Amino acid sequence: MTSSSAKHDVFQAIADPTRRKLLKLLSKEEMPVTVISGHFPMSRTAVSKHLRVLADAGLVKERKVGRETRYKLEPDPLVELKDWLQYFELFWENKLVALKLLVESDEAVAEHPGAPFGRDKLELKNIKDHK
Amino acid sequence: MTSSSAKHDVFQAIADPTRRKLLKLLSKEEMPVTVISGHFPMSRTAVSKHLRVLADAGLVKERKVGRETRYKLEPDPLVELKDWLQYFELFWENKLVALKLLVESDEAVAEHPGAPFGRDKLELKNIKDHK
DNA sequence: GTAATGTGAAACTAAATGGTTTCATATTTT
DNA sequence: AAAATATGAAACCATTTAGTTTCACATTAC
Repeated sequence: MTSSSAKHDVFQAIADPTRRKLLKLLSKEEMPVTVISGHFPMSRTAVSKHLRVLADAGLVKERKVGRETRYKLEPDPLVELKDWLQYFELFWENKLVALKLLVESDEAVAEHPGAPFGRDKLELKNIKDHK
Repeated sequence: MTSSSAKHDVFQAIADPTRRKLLKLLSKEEMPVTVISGHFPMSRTAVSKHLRVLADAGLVKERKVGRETRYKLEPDPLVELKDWLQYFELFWENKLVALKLLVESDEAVAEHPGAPFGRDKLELKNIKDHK
């Protein structure tokens, strides 16, 4: 029931740099197409098509206001990406754990916060410093 | 310097479902191409090309062993994805914060019970600001 | 009412993508 | 040495993608 059965999925939607820029832009505020396309070196129509792809993936919401259509970010579908990533977090954390085991005592490992995200480098540095 | 100057970037690499499946598969163990391609309904050559894209993005590492080339996951470049996502986490967390403010007191929120990601400090700061 | 504005749809194009089959090459195996 | 195996490179093809220009249609402004 995690939706995302549309014609475009999130992974595909964010594959394009222009679309990623669009998402950032629309995260700040709702904007009509003409204003949006002012931020890009391509035609308004091209931007419009990118917006359509994003809308298909559920990543933007459109609202008609008079003769203009305003778009804004809808971040929810990014959860799918997050979940996907989470699986791999496991792996790069295991690498870290292995490294820690090489460098530190059990104590250090016991301190492993179990926090899936966060800055790995910092975490590692913390451990080292902790010695 | 943080890599990702190759011909294929991470976002593009993970856009394809086959490649995502490849990453999962290669996360478990190192495998030679023929074995890998046994898991997919396409030709060995096609799989090989997907592997090339992944390698370009730095997401798999290849190692020659005798006449075979073994591939395995290299999760590091996914950090770029994680960082990109993190920006948007902010937004869906703010939505949560707004909801919390409707339902809960500041004290309760300070416990940040089910914070989706690790960015608790920011979240708390936002809440404080809102107070 | 007429002109101007904001937008999407359509038709088109060039390039990228995902796949195929065939071929060459290096390494084992016998 | 010859046969078998593992693989990548090349050439090719169909489809998708990212962009264009042109057109039609609402809505607002004059």
